[in-house]
Amino acid sequence: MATGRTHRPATRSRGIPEATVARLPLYLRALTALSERSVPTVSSEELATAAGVNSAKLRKDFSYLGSYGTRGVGYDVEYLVYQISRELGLTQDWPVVIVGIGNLGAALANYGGFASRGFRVAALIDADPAMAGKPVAGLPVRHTDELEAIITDNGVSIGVIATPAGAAQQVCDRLVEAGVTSILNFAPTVLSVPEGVDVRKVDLSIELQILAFHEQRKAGEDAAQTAATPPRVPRTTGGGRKGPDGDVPAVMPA
Amino acid sequence: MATGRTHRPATRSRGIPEATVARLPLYLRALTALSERSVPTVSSEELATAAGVNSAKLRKDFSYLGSYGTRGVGYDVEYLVYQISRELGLTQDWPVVIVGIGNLGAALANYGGFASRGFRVAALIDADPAMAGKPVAGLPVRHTDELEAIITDNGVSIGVIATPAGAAQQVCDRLVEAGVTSILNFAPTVLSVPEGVDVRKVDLSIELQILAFHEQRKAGEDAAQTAATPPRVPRTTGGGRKGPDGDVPAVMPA
DNA sequence: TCCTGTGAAAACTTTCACAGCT
DNA sequence: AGCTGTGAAAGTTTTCACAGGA
Repeated sequence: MATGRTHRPATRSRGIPEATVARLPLYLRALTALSERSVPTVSSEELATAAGVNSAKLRKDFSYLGSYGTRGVGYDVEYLVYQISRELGLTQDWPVVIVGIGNLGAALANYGGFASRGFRVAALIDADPAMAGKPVAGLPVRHTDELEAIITDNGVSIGVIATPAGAAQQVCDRLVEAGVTSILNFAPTVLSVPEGVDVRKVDLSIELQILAFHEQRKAGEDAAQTAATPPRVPRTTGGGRKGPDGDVPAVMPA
Repeated sequence: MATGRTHRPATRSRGIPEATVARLPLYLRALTALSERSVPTVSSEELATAAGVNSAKLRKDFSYLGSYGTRGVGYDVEYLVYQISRELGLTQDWPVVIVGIGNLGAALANYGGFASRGFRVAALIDADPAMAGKPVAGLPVRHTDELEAIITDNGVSIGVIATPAGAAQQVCDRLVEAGVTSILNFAPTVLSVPEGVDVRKVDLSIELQILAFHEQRKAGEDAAQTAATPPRVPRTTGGGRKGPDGDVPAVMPA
């Protein structure tokens, strides 16, 4: 899932598996909570439970980072927090811009989880001139015209796209052109980007569809109309998937 | 990533791999776009490009559903749309409730991608009495007190949690108790649920952290201070990860 | 005694490459 | 001639199970 057009041949930097990288933020969150409760050490079993994984996986994950635990005891919470933060690159400051300040963009701007993890919202950008200057989450919304200047002036390398689907590729192109090399895309579109640019995608409706798939199974556990034989239904059931889709995400720039 | 506490031993229903299920919505989106342009057939190569995967993977994925293509020609767009929709359970109507109507909840309520895919927002629920009755996305917000009644009356089996982290588990418990068996969780917390309930998690800051990891690598490609030797840094670098986290997502119920 | 770190096995996923249908 | 469907190979991720340090 998600690392842009560019296939990343075998970059798996310093050998940390992608699956492990994807779990580090989970561990970090659990550790931060322990740290706040001043818990000094934690076992792989406890931490795994708090993070929602199993302990063997957690230990294997940590083994890619180094030997940071103590046998018979567990892991030093503060030390691990530091190591994981460093590994993820969160010990430095990452200025980000959010483009598309609808409901979703505003939600992101207000999201407390960013600031506390090394991300700083450098600017909020929207195409609607009526939005310009309005404060959202304490920052004045800036107009799209200023996009390039904002990127350059702030040394932004990470951009968040929360525009409608139709605008996403164009915004993406401008971000990349201006120097952004990582993009988090909330618009329901496949973005194409040049080699070297990472894209991750969050799609609100995809997750629901996956749930629906499993939910359907639960329901049809007994009197299943979805029997073994693939129905091979009417070839002309067009009935579906038309209508006013447009696929606009939760943005209301007007 | 993410299917709740319950480990799903080998449920992999009718043998469709989880990785494939996760991509079906992607294909569906690309196919819907083609359908709207009245494109009658599409090759695995074309569709793969539109969906952002490679064609071998796509063909393999489709082979789990059945033989729905025609050699030498490709896939019938309408027919495939129907088959995938049916497989995902989108040919039926799924009433969902959204709990926590802050920015994020409102963004979700306004999200067009739901309605067009068989999901119907049955109700918006918030704990703030001041919100009650206010219309959001054309629906009046209802108070948490009514949660159980709403679930029961509408036969809701899918719930979306967009509350602050602190309220999430409690809301989750009430949803499950009332009969919800699938939960999409936007709160940055690990939810614990009984066997048989599916949880999927979307975490806004985790995706950014993964991007930061890769971004860091790009930067340190040459003059890397992150050399081969694991620094084994000062044991007491506590410096990090404290502060006012709270981990509240983008919700402003007040 | 307890709990980490890790080889080795098992499970899953992706990719290759080509037989076979239209 | 073109494109699907799929075995088999390659790669990745998870899980097991236990040696070995504190």
